[in-house]
Amino acid sequence: MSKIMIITEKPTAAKKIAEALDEKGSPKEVQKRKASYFECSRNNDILIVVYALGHLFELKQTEPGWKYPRLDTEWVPKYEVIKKDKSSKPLINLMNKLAKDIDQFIVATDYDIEGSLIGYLSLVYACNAEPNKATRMIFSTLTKKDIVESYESPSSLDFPMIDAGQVRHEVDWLYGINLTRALTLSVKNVAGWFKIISTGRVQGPTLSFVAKRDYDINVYVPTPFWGIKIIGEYEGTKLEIEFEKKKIETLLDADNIVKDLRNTSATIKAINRRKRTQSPPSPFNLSGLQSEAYRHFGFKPSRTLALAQKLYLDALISYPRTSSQKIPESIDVKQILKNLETRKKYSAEAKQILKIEKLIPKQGEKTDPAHPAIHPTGNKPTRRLTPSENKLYDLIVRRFFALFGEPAVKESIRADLVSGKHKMYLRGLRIIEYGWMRYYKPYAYTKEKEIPSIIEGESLSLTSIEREDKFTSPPARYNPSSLLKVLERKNLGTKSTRSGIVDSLRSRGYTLNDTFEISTLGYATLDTLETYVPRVLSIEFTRHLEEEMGQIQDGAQRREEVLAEAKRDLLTLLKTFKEQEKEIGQALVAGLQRYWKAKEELGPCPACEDGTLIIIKSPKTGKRFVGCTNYREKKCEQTFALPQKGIITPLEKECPHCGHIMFQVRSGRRKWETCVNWTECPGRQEDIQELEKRRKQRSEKKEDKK
DNA sequence: GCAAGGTC
Repeated sequence: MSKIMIITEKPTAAKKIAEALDEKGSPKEVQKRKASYFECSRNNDILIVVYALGHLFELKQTEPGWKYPRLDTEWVPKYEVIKKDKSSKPLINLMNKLAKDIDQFIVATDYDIEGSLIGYLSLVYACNAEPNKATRMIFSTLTKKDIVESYESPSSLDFPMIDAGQVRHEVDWLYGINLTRALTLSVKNVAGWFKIISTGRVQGPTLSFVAKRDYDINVYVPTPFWGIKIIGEYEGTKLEIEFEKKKIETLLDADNIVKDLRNTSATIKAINRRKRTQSPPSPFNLSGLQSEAYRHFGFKPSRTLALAQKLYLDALISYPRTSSQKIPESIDVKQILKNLETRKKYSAEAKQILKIEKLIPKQGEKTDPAHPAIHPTGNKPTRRLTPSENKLYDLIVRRFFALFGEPAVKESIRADLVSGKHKMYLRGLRIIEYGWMRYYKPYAYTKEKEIPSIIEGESLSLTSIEREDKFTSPPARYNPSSLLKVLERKNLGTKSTRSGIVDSLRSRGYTLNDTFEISTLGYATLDTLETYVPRVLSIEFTRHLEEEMGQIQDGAQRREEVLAEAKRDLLTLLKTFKEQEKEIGQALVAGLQRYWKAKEELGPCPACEDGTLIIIKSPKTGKRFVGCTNYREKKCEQTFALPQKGIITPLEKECPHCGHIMFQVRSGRRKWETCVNWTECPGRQEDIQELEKRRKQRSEKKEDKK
């Protein structure tokens, strides 16, 4: 009898592996203070299944000081670097203690670069085990079959993969930490202000994409063009008719067309009908879910990820950080549908789908080595979901339903009309078969457009002809969802990190509001990097790193060589940077000053024409209030009182009650939104009542518990 | 006080 330790990446994986390997299928979960592990028996062996929580170890500089350059690092427990982290210590301590009388170690983390590294570091630094004697379980799904097979035919640790992972961490650390410090300290040394100005392998290109778009919009010159708006009539029904050309280049041409068509009728020359089938959509992977949730609910991708994580922890949906669009056969879709059938909200659709003889879900193209596509588990919620959680859950359930639907069939009709030398079109669209759209209902919509039944040779009168004056428009600004898609397409960041990186542009102050308009600070940072470190702005940096990681995995390069080269390059960069620190600092300070100034403005003054509202600190009383920029010259007397505590950030919206500007107040852990007119606003009375009501409910609940 | 990558 021997004692075997299996190291996994996360608690849910540990549980599944323990259940699959335990002879009775019911492993014992042993609680140890703030951590736990699973114990099972198999073939007279005792299996101890422990879990990490992603990375438990981090890189730390070996030399002290918040300075640059810092080129040497070592692996240390996460809690040594991140003060707030409370979870890594109990897990590392538990592994350390349990490892003392283990005969055999098995790494069973996700089979990818980061997973292999997580396993290796836990093995070496938490368990003090000899990695050459440990083995590796390799599985692609957490099904009993895969787990048992991988347990029975173990491999050795994949050292080239682990090396590649280490290099990824080290290069990102070297560039990210050193350049961020260089930027930040240049400002500190020039102006004495401490404001983190960050960059990195992914942040750099992301900022540069947004800047490129901002630039394209700023230099865009709209050109005029003209359109023709035609309303026709057929047996008393008014019809919108499309002119053959959507864009007419000159005013003269447009006017001539209007003249030609006025008071005429058009003859129907041909009627074209085309049937088109539309297959069901693919199962959700994380980015698909994020993009759909943004479209329908306006949720930022980072919010969708956070909500999905909660649903996953409540066992309502499968693991959300997946890139797979496949529902493998091992998932019992019938059981999931049966469970959903018991829910009033979903029973009708589930019942209908369960009538289908062979339940085969639609599959998408993308795969993931570790997890299937996002799908509901069918479990009933054990608590009341928040409105946002409910929305996201509903979207996931209905998308799952849609996978079993028939293709939708649409028919488009185009009637070709002629009047004199001009051609026009009358278009209609109708849905013949709803198919999967029935199941995905609120989230699948096609505008149907009815047209009367007409036949070739008939004519209809053109009752109104109007010229439309238009301008071409610049490219659209990014939104959180479209920017995330760009990162995905360029293979920058990962499914778990992209949404956070998109948010970081805003939280660092590189962009204003959520419109991805670049701030003066963003421009100054970009300018500096372009001049001194263009490499960190290009996606080539990532491509090069990927290449070298590949070579390490193929055995064509050694980790130490790649690292030495990275350090050498970085050191020359940092040297020139330090020599120019003063100029760099001055440029960044200028951008920062203008950024802060820009931020202080809350919006137009409601009382006068040319003023803007700003936050003013009274020199006499020291109290802050909102006033008009014309207040100081006594041209405008508009003022609003402000709460005296907390950080105030203006919001891009108006109060629904009084129309005044809204802002957010953050005081300690609390934050709330209110309008600038809060002392007078009628809506605030309602808010106060609402707050009172909630407070009462809360205190009642507390009493109930007692 | 910093990166990017896992995870809760």
